[in-house]
Amino acid sequence: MSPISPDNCMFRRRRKEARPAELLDAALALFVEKGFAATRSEEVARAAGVSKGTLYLYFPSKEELLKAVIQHYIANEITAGAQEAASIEGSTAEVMSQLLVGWWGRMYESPASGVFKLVVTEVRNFPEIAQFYVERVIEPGEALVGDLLRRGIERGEFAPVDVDVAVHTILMPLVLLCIHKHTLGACGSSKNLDADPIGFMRAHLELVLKGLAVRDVESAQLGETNARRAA
Amino acid sequence: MSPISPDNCMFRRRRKEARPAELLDAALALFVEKGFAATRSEEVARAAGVSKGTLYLYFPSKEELLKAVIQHYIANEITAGAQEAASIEGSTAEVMSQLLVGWWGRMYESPASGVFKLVVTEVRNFPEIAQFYVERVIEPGEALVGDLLRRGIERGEFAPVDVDVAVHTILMPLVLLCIHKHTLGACGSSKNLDADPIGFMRAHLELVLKGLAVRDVESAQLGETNARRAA
Amino acid sequence: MSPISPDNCMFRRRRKEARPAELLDAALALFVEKGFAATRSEEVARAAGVSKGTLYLYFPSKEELLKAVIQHYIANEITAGAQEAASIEGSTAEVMSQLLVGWWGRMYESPASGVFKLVVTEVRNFPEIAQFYVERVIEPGEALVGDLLRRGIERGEFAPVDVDVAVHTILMPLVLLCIHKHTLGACGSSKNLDADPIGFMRAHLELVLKGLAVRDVESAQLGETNARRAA
Amino acid sequence: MSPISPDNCMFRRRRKEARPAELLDAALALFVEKGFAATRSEEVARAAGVSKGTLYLYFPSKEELLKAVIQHYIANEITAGAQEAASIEGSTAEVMSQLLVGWWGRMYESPASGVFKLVVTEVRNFPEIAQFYVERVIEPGEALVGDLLRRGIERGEFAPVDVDVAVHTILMPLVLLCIHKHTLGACGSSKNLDADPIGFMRAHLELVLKGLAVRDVESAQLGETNARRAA
DNA sequence: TATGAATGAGGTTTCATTCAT
DNA sequence: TATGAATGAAACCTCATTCAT
Repeated sequence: MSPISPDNCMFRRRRKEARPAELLDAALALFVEKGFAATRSEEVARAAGVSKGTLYLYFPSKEELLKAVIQHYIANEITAGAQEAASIEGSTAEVMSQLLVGWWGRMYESPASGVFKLVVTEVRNFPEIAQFYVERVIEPGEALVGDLLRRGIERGEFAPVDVDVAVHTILMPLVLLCIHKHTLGACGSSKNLDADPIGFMRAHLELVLKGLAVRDVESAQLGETNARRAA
Repeated sequence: MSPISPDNCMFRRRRKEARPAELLDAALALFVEKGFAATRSEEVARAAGVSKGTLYLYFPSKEELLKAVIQHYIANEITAGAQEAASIEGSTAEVMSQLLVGWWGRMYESPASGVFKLVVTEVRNFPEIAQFYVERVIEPGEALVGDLLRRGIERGEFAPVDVDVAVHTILMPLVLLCIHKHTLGACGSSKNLDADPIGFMRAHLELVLKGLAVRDVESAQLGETNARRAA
Repeated sequence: MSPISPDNCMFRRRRKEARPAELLDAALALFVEKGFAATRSEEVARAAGVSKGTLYLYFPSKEELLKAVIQHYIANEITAGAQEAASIEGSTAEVMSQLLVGWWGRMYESPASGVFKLVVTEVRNFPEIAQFYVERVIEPGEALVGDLLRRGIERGEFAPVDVDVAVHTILMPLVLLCIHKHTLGACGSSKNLDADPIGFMRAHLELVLKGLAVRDVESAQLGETNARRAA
Repeated sequence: MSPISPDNCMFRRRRKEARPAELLDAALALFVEKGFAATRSEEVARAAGVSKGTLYLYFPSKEELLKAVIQHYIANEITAGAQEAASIEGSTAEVMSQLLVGWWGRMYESPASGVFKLVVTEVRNFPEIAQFYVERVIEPGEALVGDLLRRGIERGEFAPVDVDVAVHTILMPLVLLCIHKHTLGACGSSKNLDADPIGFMRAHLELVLKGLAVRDVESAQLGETNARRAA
């Protein structure tokens, strides 16, 4: 009835290309908010501005939509940023701080942070998620921080601690912060955590780095010893 | 006139009294494994060795069963142990270590540890859970560790760090360890975390306590300064 | 544990014999109030002061209980009174009035009046009820009033109307009055009907009898004619 | 671009628009036949030629379906016809006769007559029904007949009877006739009532109107007296 | 007899998915 | 492509009935 102008065509094509992303955005938000099982697929469609049937033109089932959501946000928002962060200059402690506060802070603020809750919630019902999450998030994340720690120890900047333990001491609070944001934090139980998450990250890292720091005079000797051990 | 022997009476009564606990055990296991929505109420009943209808003699709805599960395990297994742990002797670091490694370690091993996953998974759908969890777990837990930290700082054992941050740096990995056990840990992705959780707790605490420790000579002065500040 | 005194024995025996009647009372009240399907058999038992199981010692099923209720009240309260009323003296109009206002009025006030609603409600689900109701209520009731009408017509007291129609014109409002009492009348919609049902019965009969009455002078002739016709 | 022909569109739309009425028809028939509680919602759907789920696209619950049935048939079949009947010419007795025999007779023949049984059966479980029934059926019905009676009395056509009583004497048999049709009448107990309901209505009205008629000579005087009283 | 814990068939309602338009 | 009406499997919950005590 309305004459199809080129503009409309382009608009429609652009919409059409944007559809999957809009559906993924809607799905992430709803799956994180209500859980996968409690979210009706029609809700996802409506939130993305399309009808029930259209959802199934892009994703063959609700389950596949869930997997696509997790893979999409892990690939695009969560791990993608880490690479760029790997080329930071400065002392190991400074690099660590910039890496985590910068990269993780951006992720915390984005809806992608909900993926951590989503994985916790759904991984036992869809174990394929586990593999992807481990390969794409856990292993690279631990490698990134672990390598930095090992570098610091080699250079005598850090004491020769158990790297695996330190990696977890550093990262677990950051992961739980993301989970908290989408669970208790979304229930009105406002703690200082929600008020200043970046401040918490910085202070948390500072505390752990202090535990990692070598003591005054020992520094020089330790550096050598550590480097020798590592070899 | 009535041939009811005491044994029979007791048998029946004992079953009736044991039922709620049996149902709660079954429900905890299944809700943690599959999530609340994906667990059929008949599954819970069968796992407890009774029929569908019997479940509803003890709990008025699946939703009330969920709340009862969370309240039961928080009241009985999670917070209950903390009191006994509060009377440990020794240096603040030793008390902290015994408290967390002992109490939390036992809880980690018990099925009750699944409650942490359950709260993460369901709190947004049942916000009443949030209040109970905050009142019974978060606030007492943070108070317990926070008081110990303040005591250590006052006595000059610890450096004058931000107590709120330190509390989270200490506890969050322990909480996430419990969540991990029932998510990725239950999907066959066996990492060293699952292999020796108590070992991890000990090493994690050691690392953080090192960050908290005052340096050699400063010790005496700092102790005084901290005590003065606290006053 | 308590020594069984003769009194207790008698008390118990008396209770035992009263049980069926108590159960029928409770069942009538609840079936009329909520309908057969919507009344739980446990409710009936509790209202009669016994437990669920005991009900089944006296009635083999809920359905048999319904039939017993209808048969019991029809036999005892509804049709029983009609016989005694059949020996009233006076003009046919006076007999009719005493019969209906007296007998029906007592029935209206008793819980047995609920049976009319019960029959309306349940007869299509349990067609055996129909047979009993027709045999024990409709046919005797119509015969009673019909015979009176025929007697009045023979004697020249009433005009030679269609007896079947007049029977219904007389009785139907009385039946519907009983039904009304247990339907709209029990919903707070208080009309003058509920306020003075006996008054309504009396006025209603008066109106119909006026329609039946022969006009002044015609009276004598008509009496003869009618008697001849009837023969 | 879209090959949707108007016919197809219309077919779909026509089905969708017809569905509620088809479901209401089916629901009325089944609720009247078996009672609300004893009718499974799937039976209603099947009787309307759709599946269980489709019923819930049009009515949010079985209870709402019941209310919709009652409101629909009261609004459309029962009270609607009364207006047209209100413009009949002739003596008050003739108007009354045409009104009731015509309008009520049509209603008696239609399935809508089942609503009277339905209201009796369900009003105590769903008291909202009472209000609607009183407002839409009882009050207008009584007003209609009551006004006619008052007109007849004023004009000296009728004796100055108690109008409320006469209204009930006239209407109650008609209501009970409808109820009878769907209760005993549907159980094979065929009485002359079912054989010729219109004939019964006519004869019943004739009898009551005879009771209302003023006697020969009194007529003129009474007319004046009544008119004066009414003023 | 009397009890009430236990059962499981059966009913209501939801929702992922399909398909005619 | 896009829609949304329709489906029916599956989940929650109820309650008549049984039976061990």
